[in-house]
Parts: sequence; C-alpha cells; structure tokens
Amino acid sequence: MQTTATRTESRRERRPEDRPQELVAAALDLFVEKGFAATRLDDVAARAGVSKGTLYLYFDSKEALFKAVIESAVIPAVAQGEQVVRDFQGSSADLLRQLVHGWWRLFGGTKLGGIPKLMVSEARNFPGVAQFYHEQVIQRGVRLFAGTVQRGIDSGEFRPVDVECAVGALLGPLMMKALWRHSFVACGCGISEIEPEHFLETTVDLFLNGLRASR
Amino acid sequence: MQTTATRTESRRERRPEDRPQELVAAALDLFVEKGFAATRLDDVAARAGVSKGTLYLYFDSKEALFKAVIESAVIPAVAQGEQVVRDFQGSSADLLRQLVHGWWRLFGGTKLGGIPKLMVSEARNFPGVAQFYHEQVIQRGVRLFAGTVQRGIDSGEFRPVDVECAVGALLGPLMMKALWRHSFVACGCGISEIEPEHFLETTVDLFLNGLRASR
DNA sequence: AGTAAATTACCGACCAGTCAGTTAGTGACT
DNA sequence: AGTCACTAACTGACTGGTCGGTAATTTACT
Repeated sequence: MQTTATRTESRRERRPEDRPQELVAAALDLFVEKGFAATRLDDVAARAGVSKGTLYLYFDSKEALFKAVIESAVIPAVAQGEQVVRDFQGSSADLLRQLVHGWWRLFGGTKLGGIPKLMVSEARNFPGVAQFYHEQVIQRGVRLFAGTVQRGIDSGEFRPVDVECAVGALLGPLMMKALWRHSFVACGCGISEIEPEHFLETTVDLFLNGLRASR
Repeated sequence: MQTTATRTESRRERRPEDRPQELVAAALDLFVEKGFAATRLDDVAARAGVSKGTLYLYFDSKEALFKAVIESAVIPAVAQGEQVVRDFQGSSADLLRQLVHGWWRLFGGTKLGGIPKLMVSEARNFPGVAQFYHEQVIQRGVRLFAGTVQRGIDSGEFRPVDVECAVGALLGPLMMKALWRHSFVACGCGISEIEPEHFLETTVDLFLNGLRASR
C-alpha cells in the first residue's frame, strides 16, 4: 500500500495503515511531556502530521487514544521480560541483575519510562485504564520479579523473606528513577541526576546483599 | 480572633484570619484526589465553605494556591524530621528505622502522602514550584537520610557504599508506597495493598542487612 | 456611616469533539 | 494513454460547554 519512494512530497497523503501508530507515537511523546490533561489534541495531530479531524477517524475520544498509547507502549516490553525469564539459565541473583538492567535498557531509560509517571498521575481519573495497566503490566511485572526471588529462596540462595515486600523494595527505586527523570530532571530545575547504570548496580547489590542467606 | 462559640450560624461569616488555611486545606484534598488540572476552583471554594470570589481575595491565581498548598503541607514535616535527627541518641540503624516510621506516621500515611504524587505529576508544568519543592523538601529530606547513612559508615556500623545511591534505594520504596496509595489503590481497581508498617519494616531490614559490614 | 469581607453574575479564552466540504487515489470504460 | 466517476482519507472552521479570573454589589461588623 505504500506510496513510498516515488512521491514523498504531497501534503495530504493517504496512508490509513500508518496513521494510528503515528498518532499513538505522537501522543506518547506529548502525554509524557505535558501530562494527559495539558496535552491538546491539536498538538498531537500536528506532531503526527495530520489534522485533528483525522485523529477522530481512528480514535473515538481522547481517552481512547490514551488507552491505545498505554497498550502499544507497554505490552511488548512486558512480553520481552517474560521471555528473558523463560530462557534464563543461571543463579537467581544473576537473573535479577539481568531483569533490572534489561528493564532500564528497554523501558525505564527510554521514552517509555514516562509511562509510569503518566499512570500514577492519571490512575484516579481513568480507573478503566488503570485497571488494564494493573493487570497487564504491574501484575505481570511483579510476578516476574517475585518468581525469581521465590526461586532463590527455594534454592537456598536467598534467606526467606516476605516475597511481596522484597519485590516492592527492589522495584521502588527503579520506578522512582524513571519517575524522577520525567518530572524533576525533565523540568530542568538544576537537578543533577545520578548516573542510572551506577545507581541500578548499587541498588541491586544492596538488595542482593540484604537477601543473602546470612551465615 | 475567633468568632467562635457565640455565633456559629450565619452564612457569610467574616473570618479573614482563618480563610487562607481553610482554603489551602480544601485545595490539598482536591489536588491530591483529582490532580491540579482537574480540580475546579469552584469546588475548592465550596469545600472551604466560601465562594470562588473569596478565594481570589487571598490567592492571586490557581498556581499561587498550588504553591501555598505545597509550602504549608510540607515544611513542618521536614522540620520535624530534622528535629528527630538532632535529638537522637543511638545507633545509625535505629535512627534510620525511626526516620522511616516517623515519615510514614506523619507524612506518607496521612493525606500529605498525596503531595509526592502531585509534585511528580506537575513538576514539568510548574518549574517554579518544582524548584521550591526540590530545595525545601527533597534536598533537606535526602540530607537527613544521607547524613545518617554516612554516620553509620564512619562509625564502622555500615560498610562503605555510595551514600547517594543507598539513600535512593531506601527512599524509592517509601515514595512508591505513598504514590501507590494515592493512585492505583485510591482508584479502587481491585488492588489489595500490602500492610504499610509491615512493608516498611521489611524494607528497612533488607536495607540494613544489605549495608551491614560484611563479616 | 464607613469599610472590609464575601457573594454573584459575568467575561473571554480555551479546547474536545463535529461536520460540511476538499482532495488523493482507484479502476472502469473508452 | 486519457478522462471520468466514485469513494475513502483528510481538512479546518465551527460549536457548545467549561472554567480561571474580574467587577459590581451586598452584607457584616465597628
């Protein structure tokens, strides 16, 4: 269906296949940057190179666009995490390290890292989307880490702890790192950010040391 | 200046001394609940028992009200934390425990716990307020914890670690706990919350165990 | 009577959502 | 190869409602 190559220069191109994803990409940028309420649909459309009317050909409402953004951004990342766990051979400690760094590489450290901020900000105003995000992202994500911690406890690699709490203690810093970047750091109010990889490494070390079966 | 006791029943009371704080209290509730943008000044005024015009007698703009909310909510809490550190006699580990639980008791676990969510959500839209919050709350708060960790390292109670990272690793879970309550939990989408005191206790234990000078 | 506090009614900017009209592409029939 | 009819994609001016902010007026208190 591409009109590619031959003609790139007309405004008013017709590319119904590509529009939705282009609009979603534009919306992700702006939602992350300005928040849901402060984002104008005119701006989203302009960034995607179409008019606002076109946006409404593909999405019923601003909220529908919001949900599409969350879905498209986040499902692939979770799925990839699950893949890593399935394939991994090695100690639970190494798997946790891998998960943490992988999470940063393909989620926290990218523009997708703005999603948690968006969800925290908007959860109460959009319970439907929050529900969806909770089931499809948070629960699955937590399960990944919880399973790994449990595996370490079972094998005697870690001392027995409340798994749910431990996962919270590890994911808390990660999430805050992502939130931080997209709020205070991004607003440029003289904040110098700790180098991410170093922070993650130190956090995981501390965590694993805390979990280590003590003599 | 109270008009108390004698006359409680006329609408249209004149109580210029009390209005600002009542308005700030109402605004805190609504900002935390619905976010800054979604909160109507009519609603703030109504909750404070006055009309919108009255609000403008005491605050220049919605943003000024926002800043007043942040200031009034948060400065006393930080000051109290600093007091605790000054007065404390005992091990660094015990001081950290005390700080964490104190933080929850008089900040995270109260309606003030909604402030971090508010700041994360709005920092980019209000750099001035973000700047203020960063200096007056975050930096001072971090300094509290960082000083304590450093004290533990110096005394040989903790092993040497990157103090800034360690503080992030401890505060991350606390902050997420507060954010969580005011986003996903509050939206009531079938989420059961981990019991806070238990979570905090486990997190601190894990953290202190991770810091313990090894062998 | 005088003034400070509070209210009400109003304005204007803003923006999600709509719709009548425009244009790019397709293919049918010369 | 040309052109014409048709449709689906796209546009942008418009609307109706909302809400931050203001000003004229009323009320409480000294």
